[in-house]
Order: sequence, then structure tokens, then C-alpha cells
Amino acid sequence: MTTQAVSKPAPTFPRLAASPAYRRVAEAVERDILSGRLKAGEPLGTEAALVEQFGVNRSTIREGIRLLEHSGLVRRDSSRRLWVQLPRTERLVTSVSRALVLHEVTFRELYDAALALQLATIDAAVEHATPGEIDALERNIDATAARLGDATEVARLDAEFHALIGLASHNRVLQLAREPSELLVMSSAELILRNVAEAAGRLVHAHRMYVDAIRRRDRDAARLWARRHLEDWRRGFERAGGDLDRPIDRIILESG
Amino acid sequence: MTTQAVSKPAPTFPRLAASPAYRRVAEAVERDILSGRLKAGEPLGTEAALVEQFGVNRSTIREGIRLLEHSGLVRRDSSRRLWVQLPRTERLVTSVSRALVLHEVTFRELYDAALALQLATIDAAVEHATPGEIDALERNIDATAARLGDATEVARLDAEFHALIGLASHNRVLQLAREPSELLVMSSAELILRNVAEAAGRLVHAHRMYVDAIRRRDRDAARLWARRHLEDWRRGFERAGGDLDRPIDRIILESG
DNA sequence: TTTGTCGGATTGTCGGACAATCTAACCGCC
DNA sequence: GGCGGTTAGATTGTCCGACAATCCGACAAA
Repeated sequence: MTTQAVSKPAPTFPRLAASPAYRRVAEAVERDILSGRLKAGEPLGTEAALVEQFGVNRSTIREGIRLLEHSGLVRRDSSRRLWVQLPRTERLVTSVSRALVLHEVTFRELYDAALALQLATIDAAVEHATPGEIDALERNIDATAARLGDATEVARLDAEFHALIGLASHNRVLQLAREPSELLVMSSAELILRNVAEAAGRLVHAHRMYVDAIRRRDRDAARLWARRHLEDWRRGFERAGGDLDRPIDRIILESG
Repeated sequence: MTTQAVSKPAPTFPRLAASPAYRRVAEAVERDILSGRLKAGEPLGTEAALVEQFGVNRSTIREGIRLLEHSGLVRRDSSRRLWVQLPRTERLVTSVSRALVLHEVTFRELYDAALALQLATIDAAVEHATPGEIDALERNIDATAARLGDATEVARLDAEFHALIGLASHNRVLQLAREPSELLVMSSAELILRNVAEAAGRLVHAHRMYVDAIRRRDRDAARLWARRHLEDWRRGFERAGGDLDRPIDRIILESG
């Protein structure tokens, strides 16, 4: 990228720099988990046992364990013993959201991406939603309609609605791709609900049209309402004084 | 779960558990970074300084620092001193990819998501690509055409091509959402290139059509070729003996 | 069956230590 | 004066040993 390799002069040495022991410990355990030798739900043994296996000091083991713990591959139960675990996706979602905030992406980028991801999710939901999932969506809408005045609650139920749509899509790749931008969009939803009087009503109506379209397996109608719904959000955002071309603000995100 | 709460006796207490000191250290520093009190590029001070500020032992500080280091908010320079840093996105991308593998998503989920994300990226690239970015894309295609026989190199240049498209989209949210699935799709590209003789040629042709469409700002043509390109990949995958409805295999991913 | 008590095991935290390594200042030389 | 080599100091990576807090399991008591 930076310079054109004219004659490829040096064989570009492979960056020898023996990584410190604590990192090698983490990588070794991680390799075993990724390769399947260690499966989720199995105990990882005590720190003392790891000390013996790796032949390093307990402090070193502990520093290594921290890395695995932080990436979600290892969990401590109530007694703080170590267990192998499938990484929960929530942590990744907040990490990605946090990175987007720190990199100061604009609301427009967020909006464009959220729209594309929601349309894709809707498509998948139209195709794959089960009757039970559709029922859950309708229960959510009824609950929302019953508390139209409570902005906090409506925002919470809206987030839940989109999570249910994600489930109905039966596509975890799409879900994981969609959730970070969704989280950021949602974090301004309550603000908009407070500032724009008719927002909650329009939200419930859009949700109803969504679910109707999903039940009828009507892709185009579902897409149309997804578009309108997000456009509503954008207009509400602008009416609340937001500028689409400015970086999104630093929002209080639970640290993860 | 174990017993039915007949009369809901206790008001379900919120799980009090003072987090250990090392985690509180990490969270305190993280809060300062997220809130902007600590900015990227600033030094974080030596371990000894942190020991003094937090009033805890160096081992505790070190365990806390590991967490920040692992989430990419803190970096060590050549002399291993600590600096605040914007988290690089590569780490997040590999984390998400790894999680998808561990959760055993199917190739079909991957394919559907990758298609939707690529189409959205293409749309944005058609709208926002600069002449310089289009030139870079064409140089990449020429380089690929010149080495059609070398599967490894073609796979690498293909990955680079898609990264360039991502850049041309000028949408970092979309890019970060797209890259994990792209990485997983790409990891099987070399396999396909080896097994399907005409794959490399079709790849170059599709890339050329892409870039042509982008230069003409012809969204529909770009979408068409993006679709065809990915369908090619899917057919190649099936012809190489893959089953779309099986979980993607555990692939060697650089640990991050 | 439920509750109180006890011993053993394990973790979280501490204090101190030392070798390796990097930085920065210093020194001699052209 | 600028440059390369040398040396002292600072900092990290790792180790060792220690102890209180907590958790688990077993056992005794009610």
C-alpha cells in the first residue's frame, strides 16, 4: 500500500520477537479451544494445575487467563473456577459499537449501513419466520401499543422487536453483523421518542405492517415498511436537532 | 427453572458481586478513554505510576492492563511502554469470525449474509468511489490477470480487491459489518481456485464488470455482477464437495 | 430436612526480587 | 559540529512466597 515493491529486495523477515510467556499461554489454550480439543462446558483446571502444565509462575498464568476471559472463551463460575465457554456475542456487539464510536463514524454511515442490514434481515425473516416467532412479534407490538406514553418502555420494546426480527431471520451471521449498528441507532431512539410526539404511534404502526407482511410472506411490503420505519427514525433524528454528517456522539455503553 | 415460584417470594435481587480490583482498574481506564479524557496517542504512564495512582499492587495493575491491551484500547510500543490507542478493527473482525465458527453457523447463513452485505457495499461504492480508488481497483485487476495460474496469489489479490471496494464505499460501519463474513468466504476461495479450473478467469471478468459499472455509476449492473460473482463462489464451493447446510469448518484463523 | 460449623482448596491481592531490554545521556573521534 | 559507541537508569517480564477471603463439601446439630 505505502510503497511499490520494485524488486522485492529483502526477504522481509518474519518479525521474530518471541512473544511473552503470558501471551503464549493464552494462545496455547485458545488453539486447543478453536481446534476442538477443549470443548465448551469443560473445566479448564485450577490455576495451580495450569502452573504445573505450562511450567510458569502463577502470575504469568493469571495474566494469560485474563486474555481468554476477556475474549469470552473462558468463564469463571460462582466459585471462580475456570470453564471453557462459547464466546457470547453481546460482548462482541458492544466492542464493535464502541469501536465505531471511537472511530467517529458519521450518522449517515450508520444510517446507510443500518438500512441495508435491516432490509437483508427482513428478507430473511420473511422467508424463514416460524408461526411461533410471528406470535412473539405480535405480543411485542401489543405490549408496545399498551404503553405508548412511556418513552423508556417503548424504546426497550422497540429494541426487543428488532431482536425478535433478528431471531426470525434464522441467520446468525446477519444478526451479528446487524446488531452493532442497531445498538447505536437504538441508543438515540428514546431521545427521539421524547422529542417527537407522534413517533411512538408511527413506530407501532410500522411494526404492525412489518409483521403483517412477514406473515403473508410479502417481501416487497416488508421492505417498504422497513424503509419507512428507518426513514422515520432519520427524520426524527433531524427534527431533534441531529446532523447526519457529524460523528456519532460518545454514548454511554456498558463496558465489556 | 428448578422449582416453580408459586408466590414470587423474593424480589429477585440484582446479583451483587463487587468486581475484583484488576477489573475495576481496567474499567476505570476504559471509561476515561471512552469519555475522551484520555485520547488516542497519549501515553498511559508506566506500571509504577499506575500502581501509585490506583493504590494497588503491580500484579493487579498488570492483570488489568492485559484486558485493555487485549481489547485494543492500549498498545505497547517498542520499549513496551503503554499508549492509548484507537482499537484496530482487524482484531474485531477476527474475533467475530472466530465466534461465527465456534457457533457453527452454516455456509448458507454465511452466503446469504455475505451477499446482502456485498450488495450494500457495492451500492455505496457506486455512489462514493473516487477516481483514485477506481484506479487502484483496476491496478488490482491487472495484477490478478497477470497471475491467473497462481491460486494463492489470486486469492490474496481477490481479498485485496474486496478490501478496496470496502474503502470505496466510504462507509466504515458497513465495512466492519462486512469483513467478518468476507474473511470466512475468502478462506475457502483458494480451495475453490485450485479445484475449479475456470474460476480464476471468471473472477477477473466479474471484477472488471464490477469496476466498469462503478465507473459508470451504474448501480444495477454492479449489483448484477456482485450477485453473479458470489453465485460463482457458491457453485465452486458445491462443486468442490461442500454442503451449504453444514456448519462451516474450523478454519485456521490467526489468533487475536 | 434444614441449619450451623469446620477443614481444605482456590482465588485475589500483596510485597519483594532479578534478569533482560530499552532510553537517554554521555563520551570520544572524525 | 556531527556521528557512532558506551554506560547508567528506568521499565518490563517473570519468578517466589505469603495471606486473607471465599467457596465447596462433609459432617454434626436441631
